Amino acid sequence: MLDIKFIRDNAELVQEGAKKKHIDFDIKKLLEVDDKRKALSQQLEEKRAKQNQVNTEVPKVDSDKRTQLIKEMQLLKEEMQKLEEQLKEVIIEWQKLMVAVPNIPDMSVPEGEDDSTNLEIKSWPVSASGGEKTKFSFTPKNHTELMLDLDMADFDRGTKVAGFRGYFLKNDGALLSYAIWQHALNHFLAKDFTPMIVPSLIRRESLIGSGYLPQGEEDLYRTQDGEYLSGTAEVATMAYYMDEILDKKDLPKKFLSFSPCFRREAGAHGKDVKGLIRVHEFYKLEQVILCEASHEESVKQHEFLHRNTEEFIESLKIPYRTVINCAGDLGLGQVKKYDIELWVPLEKKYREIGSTSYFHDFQTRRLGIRYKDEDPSASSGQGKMKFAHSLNSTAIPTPRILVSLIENFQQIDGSIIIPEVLRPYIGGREKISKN
RNA sequence: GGAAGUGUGGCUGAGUGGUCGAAAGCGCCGCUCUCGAAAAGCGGUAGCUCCGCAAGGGGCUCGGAGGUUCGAAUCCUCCCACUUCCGCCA
Repeated sequence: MLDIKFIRDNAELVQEGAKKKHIDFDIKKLLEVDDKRKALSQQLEEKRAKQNQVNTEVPKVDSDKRTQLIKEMQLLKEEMQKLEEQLKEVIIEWQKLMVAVPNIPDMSVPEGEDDSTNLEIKSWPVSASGGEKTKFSFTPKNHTELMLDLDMADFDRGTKVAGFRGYFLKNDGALLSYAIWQHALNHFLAKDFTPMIVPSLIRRESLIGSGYLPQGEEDLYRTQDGEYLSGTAEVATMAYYMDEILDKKDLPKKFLSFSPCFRREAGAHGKDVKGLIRVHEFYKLEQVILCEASHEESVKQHEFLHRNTEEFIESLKIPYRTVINCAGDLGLGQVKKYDIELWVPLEKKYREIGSTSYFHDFQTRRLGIRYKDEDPSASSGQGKMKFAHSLNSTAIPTPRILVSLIENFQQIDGSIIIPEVLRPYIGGREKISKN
């Protein structure tokens, strides 16, 4: 959510931002509704002032006078009730529009409609012709085939038990996942993150707060009690401080949150139906930061978060590239987003495994996460309340990361070389093979 | 699932129809005292919002949403969360 005052003062900018994101939003409509809202509430406030004034007199005057005043107030009350009804309707419309106002993309975000125009800014490892990719002297297999051959996963029984897109990880498939989590914990916690295991079964409010609802209803599973299954630990982690006032000296707060994640993948029915790329249920370590309300700080933390993820992938030695997402590929609240994409040898292209975005105060305004800022110009020591800034970044999604790992490190005999950094967590073994 | 209770400012906690945006304490900020600190004393200290250049003034907020009333933190209804007891399950 943006500040209505900011929207009023920068209507054109907000409208252009929506256009750049290819989001259909009519700012004029919002301003009209806001004019109505302001006019009605002013009228109402005048009447309330009158009422309050009389209210203090009532107990002080004699009974004749009191009867007369009460009669007057009865009339005033009727007028107020009419105004209140009108105002209520306007506010409902106003709120509906307000939560739909997209945040403004950063200047550095390229134009474009969808992920096809995302802009590559880096590829790794570096070679003369750009990013170096994995080379094979044989025809590589896909991860599904490799995992089945090595008894690392079971998709048939996955769908039998769990339905479409269901899967089991077993043997080295399971162990490799644990190893990745362990390595990831060590990697990220070295940078002063607070480790968290957060709820996936969460209330609607939390999802509205992070900006996933109301517009993303069809992507989420909902229980018969009205809770939702979260698609990312970001939501619970962000909502952790909902309606709280933080101490400025504790900022930035950095969290590494783990949770199961659930996605309906509505509208993705034909896509990636085999294997572990697109599943309904997975696990993810997520980085979340709450920081001071300054653009510079957001940018700094954004680079920091993304670089963390890059370093993690580099430690696994999987070829990747980083892209800046174009405006059309940004979510409602995102100001700027980097995707990290890993090399998929069979498809001969990079595929996204995670992203890092910042939001300014879009999320924290909805969630009510504030801190008291010191005002250097005031000697009184009184600070202003500010909404914190928020950022988040995929640290590591499992099992999706297994796909790249297995396909890139497969050998001609169907075995898989285990990245060195993972070996301590998987019995010191160098490879996964049939025997 | 059943029963009872609780939800008030940064925190603890008083307040059961008008004088309550709210006692008191803690914390925090400023000042006095001190070489300095502690202690003590004095003063200040909620947020949001509207009008205004400002000074200042108005409105809203006591878990949330409704209702009763001229008037609600206080009474009523529903919801949410927490606590305790019972039951059930791990």
